[in-house]
Amino acid sequence: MQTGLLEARLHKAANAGHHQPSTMTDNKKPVLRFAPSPTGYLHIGGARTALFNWLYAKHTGGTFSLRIEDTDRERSTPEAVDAILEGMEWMGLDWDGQTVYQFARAGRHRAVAEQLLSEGKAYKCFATADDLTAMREEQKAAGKPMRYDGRWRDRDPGEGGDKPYVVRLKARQTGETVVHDVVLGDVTFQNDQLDDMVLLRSDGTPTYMLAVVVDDHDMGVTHVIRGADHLNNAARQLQIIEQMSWPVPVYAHVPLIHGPDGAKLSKRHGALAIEAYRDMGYLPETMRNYLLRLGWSHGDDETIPTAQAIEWFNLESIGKSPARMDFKKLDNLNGHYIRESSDHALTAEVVALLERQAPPRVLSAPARQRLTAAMPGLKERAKTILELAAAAEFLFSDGARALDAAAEKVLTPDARALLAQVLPALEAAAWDGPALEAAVRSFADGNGMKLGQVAQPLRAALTGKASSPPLFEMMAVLGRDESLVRLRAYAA
RNA sequence: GCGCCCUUCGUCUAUCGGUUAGGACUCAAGAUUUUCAUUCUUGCAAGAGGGGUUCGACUCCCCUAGGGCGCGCCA
Repeated sequence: MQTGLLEARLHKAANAGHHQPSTMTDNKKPVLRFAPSPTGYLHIGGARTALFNWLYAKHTGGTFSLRIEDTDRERSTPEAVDAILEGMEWMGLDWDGQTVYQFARAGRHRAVAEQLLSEGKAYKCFATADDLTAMREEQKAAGKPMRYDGRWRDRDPGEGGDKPYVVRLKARQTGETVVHDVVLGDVTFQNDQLDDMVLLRSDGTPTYMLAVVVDDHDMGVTHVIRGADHLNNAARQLQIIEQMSWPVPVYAHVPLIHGPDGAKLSKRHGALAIEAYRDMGYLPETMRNYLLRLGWSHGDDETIPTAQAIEWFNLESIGKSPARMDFKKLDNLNGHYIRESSDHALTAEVVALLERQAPPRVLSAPARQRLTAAMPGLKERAKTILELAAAAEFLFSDGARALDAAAEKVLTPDARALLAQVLPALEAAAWDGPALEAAVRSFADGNGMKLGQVAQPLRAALTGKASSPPLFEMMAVLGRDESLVRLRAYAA
């Protein structure tokens, strides 16, 4: 069942002749991680990457940990860390062990860099930022590839004196580096295109490139599932791994998610942060299912609850091409999961959503009771929790309703007169759905009218809208007194 | 500019050389219905273009085009 590991074994065998370090041993449980940098919020792409890692860990019985890549001290913020943590929790993606903060491990990263330096596998580069900018501009102007030219690679570090320096990896300049990717297949990079990357900055802090490799190794990470934007980095990271003679993890680079227009997912689509989806009223279960299917498939199956996803998930079925967001499909799926949810769970969702709004809105106990009681009818009609809350508005307060445009159209003078005529029948009826319906039906029959002709005015007066959950159920939910107050308000 | 990746209905995808190219969403029509919705039925709609390989290509190879990613003392 652990086909991902089988892949790794195959790659290892196919690679026996190369100078590729050994792959992770395959008799261990897989170790997965999600490693976001806290420079922004958890966006939809990151959420999907986290989901895939989580699912694979659950599927294989492996472990899944969260590592915050906060080595960029300038841009990392505690707010972003919180947003990521909250996003993960909301998505229902729990992780094993303590959250790892990468910056706390800087000493270890530095030690690895020092080791590389002492073994002659890395060197000091005294070029200044200005030197490098000038270099790149020249390269660009000359139409040459923009890469560090290795100007300090073979120089005597003594020439730098006591000037600040960075430590760069002495990368192999000939041959090729092959990334064996479970999703994309073997991707070959010519080494002369990979420059000597910076390992340690001039202030002595480690770069991301060094830190990931060291942390993944120290954490025993066996499978690296991440966005395809890291594919190029994999080749560079492989070079560090190789110099350290560490085992190579199985790589799975997942294609990125694009916006509905095919371009990069941007804030303009209003849908970058995962919490935006929460606030738009999408359920976590919906997001897990939607994000899973966006780039991963299992035959013709579309509706895949998380438990099923855990059973089925594999790396091989991840698609190779970038996918676009489709909000219509998201809505459809959300409608499905709303209908599947219990009345109490949905009530809690609505309550939470309203309380998160600005200004927060707190529902009274009676309002909540009505909401739960009306939920069977309400949930059939909503695509999002936001819609559900709006449709339930008429339950939240007492008294005559203000009419919306459509309801106003329904309540013509004739309709109002009709209302006055039905009232006695209603007042005489037992106050439950079936009895009320029977009363109105016989009234309609007796007057040669269709049920709908009588029901619409009643609905408009009762809810203030021209459409609502089943009328008689709503009358039962509101109760006799409250219902009659609303109906009398428009009876003429 | 250089490197790498991607390309089946509008969108997400199935297909692992031989299918009337299937499913889902959207959209349209119909049925059910007290409104709206749900549900059900039916329909519209695809292999980027050009070369090969092969008895036979959506499927394998090459080229072109389009899109994306990367090229920091960011991650």
